Parts: sequence; C-alpha cells; structure tokens
Amino acid sequence: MAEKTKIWYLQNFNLLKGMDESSMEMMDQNSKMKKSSKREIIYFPEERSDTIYMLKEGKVKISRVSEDGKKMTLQLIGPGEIFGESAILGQEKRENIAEVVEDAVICSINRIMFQEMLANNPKMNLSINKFIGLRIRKIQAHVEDLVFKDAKERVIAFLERYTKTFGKKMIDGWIVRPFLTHQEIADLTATSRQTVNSILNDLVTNKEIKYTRRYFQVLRTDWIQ
Amino acid sequence: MAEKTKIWYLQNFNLLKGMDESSMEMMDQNSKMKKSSKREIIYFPEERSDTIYMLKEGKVKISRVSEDGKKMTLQLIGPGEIFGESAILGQEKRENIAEVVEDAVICSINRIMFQEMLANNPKMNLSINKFIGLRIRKIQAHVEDLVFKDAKERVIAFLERYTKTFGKKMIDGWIVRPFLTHQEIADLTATSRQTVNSILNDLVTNKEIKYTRRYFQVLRTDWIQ
DNA sequence: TATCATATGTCGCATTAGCGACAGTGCTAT
DNA sequence: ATAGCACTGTCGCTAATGCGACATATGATA
Repeated sequence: MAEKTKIWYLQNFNLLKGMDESSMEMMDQNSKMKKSSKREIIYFPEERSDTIYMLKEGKVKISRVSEDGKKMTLQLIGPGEIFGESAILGQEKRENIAEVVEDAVICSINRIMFQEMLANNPKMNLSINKFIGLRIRKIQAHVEDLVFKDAKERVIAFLERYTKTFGKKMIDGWIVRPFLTHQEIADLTATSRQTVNSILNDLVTNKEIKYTRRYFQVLRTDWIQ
Repeated sequence: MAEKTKIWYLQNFNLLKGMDESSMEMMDQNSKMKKSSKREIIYFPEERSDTIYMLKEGKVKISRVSEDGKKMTLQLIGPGEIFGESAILGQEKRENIAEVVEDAVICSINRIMFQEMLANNPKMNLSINKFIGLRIRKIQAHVEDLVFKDAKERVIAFLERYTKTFGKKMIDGWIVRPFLTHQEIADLTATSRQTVNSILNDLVTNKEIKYTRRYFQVLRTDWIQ
C-alpha cells in the first residue's frame, strides 16, 4: 500500500467535502496526523475533552467500564468517521475510552480550531449536524435493541450492521475480515461469551454464516441485499 | 395561575438567553404557542421532521413502539426543555412518538427559521450544542443502565433522576406530584409492572420512600442532597 | 355518594441467559 | 518445530424476571 499524505486524507474525508480552500489549508496546518497501532488508547475517561479525531484508516473501539469493572462497547468507528465529538458538544471530560483495535491512521484537531472552521463553513456545519443526528439515532437503536431484542436477536442484528459497515460483497455473499472474538461480540451486544458462542454455532449449523478467526462470511442473502 | 404571554415564555426560556433583540422578535413572530392537554400527540413516527418544540409548561413523553407492539419510553421532557430536535439533526422523519402526559404549553417553530436564528446567534448555537451533548449523554446513560444495572437498580436510579428533575425539596424530603403509575415506571425502566410493584413496596417497607397515586416522597436523605 | 374503570398487590410457573469450570483447539513467537 | 497462551466449545446450575391470572383497592365522575 502506497503511503498517503495528510492532505490526501483530508480531501477524501466525508465530513470535509464542501469546505472552502482556505479552511482546508487551515485544517491541514492545525491537524496532526498520527499512526497508532492496535491496543493504543486514544483517550481515557476523565481526560480533558478538547480534541476531535478523524479516523482515516483502521478501527477504533469506543467503550466504557462500570464502577464494578464490567466492560461495555458502545461502538466501533471505521474509516471516514469522526470520534471524540463530545469535545464540541460541551463536554468537559471524557466519559468513554477510545482504543485502537485495528492499526489506524488518525488526524486530530483542537476543539477551538474545529469550531472556528465550523463557523466559517455553513456546509460543514450542516454535515456535522447530520453526523451528530446519525450518532444519536445509532445510540437510540442500541437502547431499542437492549429493550426489545433477546440475546440471539441482538447478536444477529449486530452481525448485520457489522457486515454492512465493514464488509465487502463477494459473489458468494458478504465477507468481513478480520473477524472479532466471541468476547468482543459479547461486549458489543451485552451478552456473555458463552451465549455468543452457542448463537454463532447455531448459525453455522443452519448454514447462515461461516467464519474463522480471520474472516466472517454471510451465506444468507436475505440478511443484506 | 395568571396567564402568561408568549413573549414572557420566550424570554424565560433557557436556550434563548443571550439571543439578540431582533432575533427574539423573529422568534416571537415565527413561533406558535399552543396549549395541549393530556394524551394529545405532538408527533407520530413517520411524520415529517420539520418542527422544533419548546416546552414551557407540563410534561411530554418521548417513546417508541417496537414492531410487535411493545412500548418503551425514552424520556420525559419537562418545562424549559426543547424536543423534536432531530429536525435540525438531518432527520427526515420522526422515529419517536411525542405525547403530552401533563397539560402543556408548547411553542413550536419551523426548522428553517430555527436554523436561521442559530446562524445569527453564535451564543445560541453554543447552547444548542451543549443541549445536544447533554441529550447524547442521557441516552448513553440509559444504555449503561440497561447493560450494567438490574431491574431494582434501574428503577431506583430512575426515581432519583425523576425526583431531582421534577421534584421540590421540602423539610421532610423531596416531593414530586403527581406521581406515575407502576406501568409508566415500567415503560421507563424496561421492566414489568409487577416487578416495579414489588420494588416500590420493598422501598416503602424499608422506609426509603412513601407514595400514593398523587404524590411521591423520598425519605432517605442520602438519595438526593 | 355510588359506580366502575383503572391501578395495585400477590402467586407461581416458565424462560432466559449469566457464570464457573474445564477440555479441546489453533495462533504466534521464539 | 514446539511451547504457551488465548480463544472456542460444552455442560449444568442458578438467579433474575417476565407473564398470566385473579383478587383487591382507589379515585374520578356522574
């Protein structure tokens, strides 16, 4: 894979389309690009919430830990998405953990800078609002899943979303790679490792999916068009 | 209770503090004030999402219904709060139901108008962002409760929040009136009516709370300072 | 104040899913 | 190549809680 420059990434970033040239230059000057590898933590709870991140490549996991140490994953961030947006939403301190789960390229920019650019780019303001709206709907969908769906339905709904977001369509169905561990899926769907195990095995038995630790494949065509 | 004018309400509305005079006038001209009584529906799912509402008095319930007809209450809106904000967050259609649960006075304003005012009032833009951030945190807290807390903890956490938001401090503890039915609490905490019943009775037995259908009182002082 | 719809109280059964335990398997790094 | 570790597979027990059923209580309203 050829090395890509920061400006290339910026120009191809969803949210920045429609930004005027001078602002793009400003963004280039004021943002830092950094490679981060798996397991690196981007921010911790209680840290000052003053930076916005744009994920160019890789995956980042947003999670939180309860008082008694139980873990819950809120969402997986993929290429082209921003995270840490609480910085522009009046939040003083981080409440979540952001951890790199697949080697990533991340641009970061100071909150104040970002807000200045927002003020100068009505179009960008609009896309940010859309993005925030989308995020809210995702979290609400999460609540809905937790309330209305049982463990099996939650896992299946997650697999669908995961495949749709990160997978590729092949002749013989959708494929995602790499796949997640059962524990990771459990954290994402608020179930236990053992339950995820038995659900996945059921799906394999019924020839709806196929997977190893390396890849995940959907066989049923009615899951995703 | 003396009748209050629309302009009085507008001037005393949290979000509109710091708005310049001409915009306030514009808001006055472009918003409609309306009284709505219990059980009235402000919007339904699938309706066009093009209006922002400001609740002046009363309570409004935001809820959604699953495919198989089960109900879940997402939140209760109180005086001074806005709702229907998805209109400015790029959402085409409503996904939730907004229903008046206590006789209300509501101002409504068109999305476009609202956005225009936002553009002219940086301060207001900031407060809106804060408000949206707060809303996101509330929904995330909801997710956290559903994942980490059991039924009893969820109900108690809800009662605390409810009392803190809508109650008044008296010599002998906090009081809220009117109170909710067990079914309403169940919908808010994702449990069953029967479970709420037994939890409330436990709390009464332990002299932590006291309630009738008319009012709810917290006896423990460590719940809320 | 009598009536009746609605809300509450209580039981017991059925179901879901968490959890510990432990065996088996497959990656990865030296 | 192989050792060691992390992941997967499986079992059985247990706790939580949903849900139907039905009796009782309450308060709104005519």
